[in-house]
Amino acid sequence: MKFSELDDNWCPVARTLSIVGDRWTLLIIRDCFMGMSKFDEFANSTGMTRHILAARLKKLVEAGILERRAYSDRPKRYDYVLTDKGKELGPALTALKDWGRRHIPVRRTTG
Amino acid sequence: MKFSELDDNWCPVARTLSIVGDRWTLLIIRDCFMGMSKFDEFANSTGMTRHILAARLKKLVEAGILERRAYSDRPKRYDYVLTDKGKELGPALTALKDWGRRHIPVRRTTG
DNA sequence: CCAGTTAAATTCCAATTTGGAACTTCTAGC
DNA sequence: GCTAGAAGTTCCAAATTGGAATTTAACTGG
Repeated sequence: MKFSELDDNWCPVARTLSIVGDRWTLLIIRDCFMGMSKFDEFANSTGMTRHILAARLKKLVEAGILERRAYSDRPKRYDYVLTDKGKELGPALTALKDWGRRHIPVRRTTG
Repeated sequence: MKFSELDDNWCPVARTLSIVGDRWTLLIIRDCFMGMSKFDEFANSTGMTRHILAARLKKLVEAGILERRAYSDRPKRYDYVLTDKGKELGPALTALKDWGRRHIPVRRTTG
């Protein structure tokens, strides 16, 4: 069975992961919570390739988690902001953050 | 940058995802919370291949989230149970579950 | 002893996804 | 015209995943 087929699974955890459970996706959402909204901000912050970033943003917009917003006509420029649905992922991110803080100490200072 | 290099990221969300952010991993942990512990139970419940399941279980044991336990000598049989560290992922799973219940209705009855 | 069964994996190979780097488009400013 | 900034897109190699069959070890019934 493919991971992508979990979207109508009986289990709500599985359904959630079918949308936000791809590599990097939750880190984009974390960045949004930290106030970022631009393509290059996400790319630099996470370290993921622009390639994959574009695909993830598209999926998140389709899922109604992010909204693609023109912040400039001429030159046409778009950024991404959390919808209400997206903001409700806050508790999940907080739980993941708390667990990481408690159970995975940093091994070296990244700077 | 590779996803696996997030293990010593400054961000605790990233560090957490470097361990439990692979496809299927959180569904194995969900199954553990539901009382499952056997290899075939996980395989049948999630629908993932045995191949990947074996790799995930190994990583979770190395991370100290699951404990591999001999539940029978002769025939040697092992199962997997949550450690205290693993049990503390409960709040994260609950948050993901709540979000899924609220925001992703099931489209058809899976049975 | 021998065939069949159960459970936990492992192996092989094809298909899909990811990673890295360069390229495109549009516009502004010099 | 030339350069720079921002949001992607394209190409290709490398890594991961998916599916099915095989392995190992012991136990069960004949």
